[in-house]
Amino acid sequence: MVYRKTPAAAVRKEARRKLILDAATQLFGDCGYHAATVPMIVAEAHSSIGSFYAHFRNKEDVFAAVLETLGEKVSELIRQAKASQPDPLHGIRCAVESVFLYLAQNPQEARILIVESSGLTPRLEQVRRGLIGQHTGLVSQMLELGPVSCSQEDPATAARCLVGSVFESLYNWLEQNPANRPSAEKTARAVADYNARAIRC
Amino acid sequence: MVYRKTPAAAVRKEARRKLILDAATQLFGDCGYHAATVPMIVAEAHSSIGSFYAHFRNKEDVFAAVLETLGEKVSELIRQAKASQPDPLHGIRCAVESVFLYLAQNPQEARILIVESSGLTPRLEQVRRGLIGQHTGLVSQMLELGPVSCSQEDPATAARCLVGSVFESLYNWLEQNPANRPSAEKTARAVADYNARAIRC
Amino acid sequence: MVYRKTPAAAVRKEARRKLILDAATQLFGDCGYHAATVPMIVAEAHSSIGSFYAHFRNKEDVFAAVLETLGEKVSELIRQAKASQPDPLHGIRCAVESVFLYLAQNPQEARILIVESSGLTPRLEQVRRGLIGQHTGLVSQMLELGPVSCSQEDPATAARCLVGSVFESLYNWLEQNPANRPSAEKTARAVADYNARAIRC
Amino acid sequence: MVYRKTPAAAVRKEARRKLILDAATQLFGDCGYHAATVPMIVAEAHSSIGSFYAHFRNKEDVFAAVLETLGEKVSELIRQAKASQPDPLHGIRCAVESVFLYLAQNPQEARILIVESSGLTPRLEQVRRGLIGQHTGLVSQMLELGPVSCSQEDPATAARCLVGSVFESLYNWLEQNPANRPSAEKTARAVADYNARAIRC
DNA sequence: AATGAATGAGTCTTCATTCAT
DNA sequence: CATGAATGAAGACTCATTCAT
Repeated sequence: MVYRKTPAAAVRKEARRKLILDAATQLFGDCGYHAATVPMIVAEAHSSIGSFYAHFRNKEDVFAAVLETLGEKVSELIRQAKASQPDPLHGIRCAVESVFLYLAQNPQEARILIVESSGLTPRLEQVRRGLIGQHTGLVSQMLELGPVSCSQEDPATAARCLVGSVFESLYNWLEQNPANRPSAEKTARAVADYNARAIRC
Repeated sequence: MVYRKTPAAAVRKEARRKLILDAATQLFGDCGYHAATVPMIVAEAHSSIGSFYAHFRNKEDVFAAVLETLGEKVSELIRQAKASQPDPLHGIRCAVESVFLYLAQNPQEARILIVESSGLTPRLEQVRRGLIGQHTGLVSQMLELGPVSCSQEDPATAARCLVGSVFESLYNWLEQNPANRPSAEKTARAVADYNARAIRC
Repeated sequence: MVYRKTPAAAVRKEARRKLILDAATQLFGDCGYHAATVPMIVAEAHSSIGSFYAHFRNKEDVFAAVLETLGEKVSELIRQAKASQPDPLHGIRCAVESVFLYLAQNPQEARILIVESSGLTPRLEQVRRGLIGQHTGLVSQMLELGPVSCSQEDPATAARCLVGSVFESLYNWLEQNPANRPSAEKTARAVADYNARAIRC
Repeated sequence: MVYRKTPAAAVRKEARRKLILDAATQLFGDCGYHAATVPMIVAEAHSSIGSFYAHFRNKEDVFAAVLETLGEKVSELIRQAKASQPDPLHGIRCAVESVFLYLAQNPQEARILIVESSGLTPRLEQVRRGLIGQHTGLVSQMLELGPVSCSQEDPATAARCLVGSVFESLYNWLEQNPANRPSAEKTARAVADYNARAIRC
């Protein structure tokens, strides 16, 4: 007598997993990888340590999952920008601004992606590398597909510079006192301008 | 009843401090802040735990000292570039290349500055902020002093973008397999080109 | 999604806590606060370091718990003596003797209360103060409720003297060679006599 | 060629020893045995670690020396009281009051004698035992030499009770807020009264 | 499937003591 | 004889992970 897992159970399981993942995202963003403990995460998720280890192999594993989710969101933003703009130069501007604005509005996710994902275990370094690699890859594609005037000798390095400039300026923006920093939009535009000048012929 | 401290002893003490600092730099660069333990550092320095705590209040303290030393080295490189080139645009190119090349040749220091110094304690975050702030400040100065054609609407953001582009491309270069990555010089020049285009009007 | 905590688990948890508390009492009594280490205590309790810190915030915390338990036991003896004797003078004699005899039979607890609880951290000093204060308070009450012939000008100081005399004579008795010291009963009576003379009239 | 140590050198050496001893008394009184570190003591004494170990075998050794000095002071006060009063009952009252007042005015020494000297190493426990034994011995002598009306069945226990009552009431007095505690004289008299009633037939 | 009590390896840090200068 | 840099043993405490219920 083999019972098929009821779909309802699978849904519940997935829901619980998402609960933990969201709590982990929040805590990793607020406290960082080391300071966010498993008990803290499961308390935040109104779950239990046992559940945690039923859904994830270990702490490294959740962080990887969180990171991949974030990376995919950013990749999606870049893809949307690319699709919405026929002109690659505009596509890049649009990508820079939309990623900047999204992360500026989700500072915990920004911190995870920019600040907390470095200097961890080799496996997590690997995950981060893959992520950023995907982003730079997408940017590279836009650079290569651009008109002659935009084509770069070294699109990989250019894409890397672009990503670095977004991350560092975003990090700096997040660190500033919200009361008297420039608006996210203004800063996003300045960053987009900077990179547009760099990639225009 | 009161004896004068022998100068020789003070010299030896300072030498010992430097020994520990160097060992810490190496280990923080290789393993990161958390994985580098105090016993590992003192073993590497051929010193002892007691000595360690005679010279530094705690582990956070050595990391801060290491970080400040590195930050100062980089600041110095930027200042030299600035002084050696009458034209600010050339000064910036020169700064980008010399910092890139220096860190490319000292990968442990590079990792500490770029990868390992984020996401740590508030105090260390503060130290890092100060450091990078100094670098961007120096770059900002060059941008502001430049000819009209180079002047930026938002030099602070531009400087931040520049620093971010150097760090990210350097990080990427360091991660690549030494056997088949482009030469540091070539990549440094590409990064300098990218930023030169961005800041030239 | 929310499961009820099984009562059985709570019972086991409490039992484990008591195990650790008893082991701590024994070791603090034998070795003193500083010499009794956490590993020693958990070994004695057949438990683990992790369990220790699940039940108590830190070493200071167990000592406070031990101290409070002891203080309550002694308070209870005094209350019983008070309740069993209509005449306050007899109540005090009875209290002195029963406390003396109880502690003479539980030398580890006696050492903790008399010897080891002083000169520790501010918090523990506070706990001890509260404890002894409760004992002297109970004695004070008896003194104040006594017949005119017993009433003291300064019952608080009298109570303090009484407690001090019990502790010091008990400490001395415990230090003596068990082979040739007077019986606990005889000494307890002598101490009761001493204090009865002091508070009578 | 054997040189005799110059007397002047011996005097200087003794002076240095006393400097350290005084600093140790102060720090042990303020911080307790464990919290007062050797570096703290020598800093307070304007001396050096090396000197410390030239004069004392170890930390335990200084504490023993401090303790013996204090014990001797108290013994001397008791002897003086005894000598100044022909009537043993008056002698005891006088001893109680003068010891109480002396220690009330030297709270650091009081803390060392009453609070900090318990629960330490076996050797120091031994030293403390000897000290208090001397005090109770002197009191015992007075009790035994007293008129028939004062003679006790058990002078040793009576002496122990007396010493305990002085220490505990003193400890309590020291703990009280100086702003609104009774005067030392008043409390000393109350303690003397208490014990006088106890030893008068 | 969920729970959370139990585990203990691994870190940082303190401080008495030694000894070369 | 004074000095204080150097030593390292020893202890408190954290937290990821396991597993019995």
